[in-house]
Amino acid sequence: MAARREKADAMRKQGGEPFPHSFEGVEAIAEVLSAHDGLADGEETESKHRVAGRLAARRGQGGAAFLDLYDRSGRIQLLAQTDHLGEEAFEAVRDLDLGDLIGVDGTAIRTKRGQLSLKLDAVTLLAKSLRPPPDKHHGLKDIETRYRRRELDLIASEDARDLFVTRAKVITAIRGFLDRDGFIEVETPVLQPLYGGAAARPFTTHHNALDRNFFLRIATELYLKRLIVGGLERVYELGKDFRNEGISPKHNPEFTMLEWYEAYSDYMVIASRLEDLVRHVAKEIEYEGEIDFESPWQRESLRDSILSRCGVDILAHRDRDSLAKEMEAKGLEVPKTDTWPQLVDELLTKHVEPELIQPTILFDYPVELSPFAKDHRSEPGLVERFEAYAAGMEISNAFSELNDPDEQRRRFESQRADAAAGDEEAQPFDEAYLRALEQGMPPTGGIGIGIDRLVMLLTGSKTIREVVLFPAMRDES
RNA sequence: GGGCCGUUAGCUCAAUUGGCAGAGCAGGGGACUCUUAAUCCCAAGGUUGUAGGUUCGAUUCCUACACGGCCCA
Repeated sequence: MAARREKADAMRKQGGEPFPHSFEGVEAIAEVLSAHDGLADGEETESKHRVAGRLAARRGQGGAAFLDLYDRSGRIQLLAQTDHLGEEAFEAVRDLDLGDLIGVDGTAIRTKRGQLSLKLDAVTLLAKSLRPPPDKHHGLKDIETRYRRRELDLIASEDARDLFVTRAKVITAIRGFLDRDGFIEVETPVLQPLYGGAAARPFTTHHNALDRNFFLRIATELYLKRLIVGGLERVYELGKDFRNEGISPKHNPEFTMLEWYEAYSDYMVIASRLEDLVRHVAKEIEYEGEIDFESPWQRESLRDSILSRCGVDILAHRDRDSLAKEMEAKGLEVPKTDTWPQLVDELLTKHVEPELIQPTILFDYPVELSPFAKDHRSEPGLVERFEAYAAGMEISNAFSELNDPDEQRRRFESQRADAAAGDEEAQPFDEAYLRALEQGMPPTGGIGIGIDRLVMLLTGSKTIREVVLFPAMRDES
């Protein structure tokens, strides 16, 4: 590092600038490569190109040196010859360090060994790299460093760069799909006077001028449905939610969520659109993994999904003790939990979710688990809700939205009782939301999709930290 | 929260039973005008995560802590 600093200082003393302002007229390296695809070995052209990027490798230092330069699009070999460049410029090339950002002007040739290269006419240092790059062929393997210093990971790993490009394509494809279907993208408050729309503990923060606390949103659901009341009919929001909970391979405290709501539809319409959306996205990113998004997704009721795997009929045992007894009878471990929904969640999470590798929609949930879903049109005690799973992971949660304000009020009251009994994830009572429902909300279907998990699924990533650029970490020691 | 594993040079990794802490790459000096994990020669690079303990002697054994990973709750 000291040597690199000295080179930068020496350059300044000689009137040079190790950090110039710009370098205009750059071509993507991939374009240069494809423009000379057919060039024969040993053949030279008159074709001039200007490219810029980071220096990755260097070979030879006599009268000729080969350098590898890469940008976002690709990697190209540079040939520096003292005869052609002149002594001074060649010395400048010798002074470059791996990791330096440079701009070059060169002439396209193919070497005798068949490598398309730019024969250098001029080289400009665009930014001196004062710190050494990771190992040029082992890359950066330390997981902790890859997450804490993602820029190093991106410098060292084309796979890492590709993954985040894919993530961007996923998001672009989602927007394209929903926009074409007549949805409008909206932005609702991140700072909310009252949080809601999911079972989670919030972050709190303080607004000085108003002298009051705000919550960082845990979901966009309730505001988006107020827009449905307002007549926007088809809305979506793609943005960050925040949940003040543990960190795990599937959980980051801030994460990206897509929610959409459409008037005059229900959860089955939503299920079809979800399949179409994911199929569209997989196609756009040219997905070639193990998951089959093309065929119709498997569909099972929640009750059947548990019954077939555990032999326990949750609907035949609608209270905590009865279900616990039945689980025991089937030889299943019964956690020390207080409520029936927690036992159902245990069965689902432990015994069903890990089995759902190919995309599967589980539908018709107990009302106790779903304070914003509409009662089932034919099954008492159930609501019209589904969750979509793939690769053993929940990726989506949707319902026919509860639009009866009086029923919604009863659900909030029941949540209030749960909260009083110590449930920290119970929904707070939201009078502003009820007032909106009293204005009249059309029958509506809505959904939330975890974008980080969808990207995990589409890129075969095992942890959310692989698909979030800067995952949450403890302070370094 | 519990259990197990890891933490050694800028990066990737070694180090026998507790006995002088090593290599490759990167960086420094030198040779080399078709190399592509370039090659060759020379020199340098370390508070072994932190704090204690045991010992004549600790990267190695013990304890605590920090960070990370995996599993469990």
